[in-house]
Amino acid sequence: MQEKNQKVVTRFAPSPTGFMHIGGVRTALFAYLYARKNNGTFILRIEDTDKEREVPGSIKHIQESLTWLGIDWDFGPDKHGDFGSTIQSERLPTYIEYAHKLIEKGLAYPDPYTQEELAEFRKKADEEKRPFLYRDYRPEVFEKWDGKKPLRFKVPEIKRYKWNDVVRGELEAGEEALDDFILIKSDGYPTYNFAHIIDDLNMGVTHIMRGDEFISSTPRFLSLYNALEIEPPIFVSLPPILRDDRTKKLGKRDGAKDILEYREEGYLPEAMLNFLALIGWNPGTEQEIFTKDELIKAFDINKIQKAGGAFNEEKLDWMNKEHLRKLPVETVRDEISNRLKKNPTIGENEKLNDRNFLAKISDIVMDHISKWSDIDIMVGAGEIEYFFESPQYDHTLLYWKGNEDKETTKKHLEWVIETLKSADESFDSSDKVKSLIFDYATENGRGEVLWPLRVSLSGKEKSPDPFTLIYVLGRDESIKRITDAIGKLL
RNA sequence: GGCCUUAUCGUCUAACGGUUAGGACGCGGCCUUUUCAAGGCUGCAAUCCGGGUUCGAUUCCCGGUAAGGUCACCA
Repeated sequence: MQEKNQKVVTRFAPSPTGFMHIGGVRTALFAYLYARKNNGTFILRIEDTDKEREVPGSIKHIQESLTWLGIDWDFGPDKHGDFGSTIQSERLPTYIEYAHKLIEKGLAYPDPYTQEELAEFRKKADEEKRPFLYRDYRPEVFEKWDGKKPLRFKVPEIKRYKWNDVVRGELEAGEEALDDFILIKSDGYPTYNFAHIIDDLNMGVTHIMRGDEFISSTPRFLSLYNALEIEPPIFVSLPPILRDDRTKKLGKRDGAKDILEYREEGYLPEAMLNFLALIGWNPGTEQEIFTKDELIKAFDINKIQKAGGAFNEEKLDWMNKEHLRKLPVETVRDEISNRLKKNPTIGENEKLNDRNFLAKISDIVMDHISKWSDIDIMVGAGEIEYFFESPQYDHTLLYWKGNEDKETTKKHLEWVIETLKSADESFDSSDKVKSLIFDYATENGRGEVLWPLRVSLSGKEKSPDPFTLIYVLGRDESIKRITDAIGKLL
């Protein structure tokens, strides 16, 4: 097995076939955490050997996604190593070189069949309800490879393979899993099966972290490691992230979102990392909220889960809220201010340029959101507008419990106005007015006094308490609104 | 169909033969200066089924069942 003192090298090796989603990020995260935990190296390798499926811009997108999340790499598309490029399409000569080594050993040969012929073989196997094995059709005599035909690996030995997986323990698989798979495609590009083994060798990868869908093909990899006389790295098979209903693996076809959409929605990268780390892994303690550095410190591959876990957005929201609360106040104010300024309904309001005002409402807003985009939802629901403009509402809302007692309601509101008027200008920084009003409310019925007062200020059935509203609106605006409310009672 | 893997509250998970099966999200209730939010307290809720091994199984073994993966010139 591996040398004890060998430096840990892990890699994340996506194919540039589109955006990154939750599953890919989680795989990247585990490989990253393990490398950082061990002061090792983390490589971002681009497996772009399928030119048909490649989506332009994917590489940039992947880098942008990882960067947003704070997952930094030591070697990647923008930084070559001693081993050369981390982009597979730029490493073609290496694969060909290894292919020739195998040919020399008599362990690789060109595939003489056409796609149609292979399809026939497969169809036949399917009809006979048995798995298709190419090696049953392996040619007796190998032609010389011209680089035009696909090059296949000749499995040297059909046997059961046993191996160890850090997560799954002892694994083994039968002869059915072994076959003469393709090493180099007819377009000259290597397959994943071949390329990743060569790259991992050349890049010194010590631990392969990847989804458990590769477990079934591990015997094939093992036979190739054998043929090339390579010591296999350590396998760490990660459990799948399931769809919310747990019916299947979360995939792009099942609505798995582009990770950058979470950025647009206003989730914090650290919350995403925290949340994803806890699907398929646990720290062994009851701590749930982690910063990135705390995750690195706590990460332990021996605590990776075997079973798949569902992605639950409600818990993500909760977790994001927890992280939101740890943000410095200035950051929060800036973000809230930016969001509000972009909002079509109140974005133009000049109060948004008032730092003092923003400071006041940001505390309120923070108590109501779990992610930044919730601010827009609050505005849409009319939960913020009344801080900016006098509210429109029906006078019946002013009565506590629908009790249409105009005289009493009016009396209470007038009392509050008088109290506010008697307060000095800097009243909103003291608790004096608050306690006066509160004492009055205690004597005269809290609901009877506080409900109409609050409605007169916000015009809403639900809103922050009247003292907070007075604090934000200021004395004069409050008096004006309460006066308006009294007007409505007539 | 062959091969492989997995299985604890609705969800994320802890417990690596002995616990009243723990925590968290969500949900319900109560409290806190009316309503909402936040906060505090609290409640409901799980070992897939059947056999073994054992004084004792969530835990070990076997068999079912269910789910997932894989059998590509995709990764």
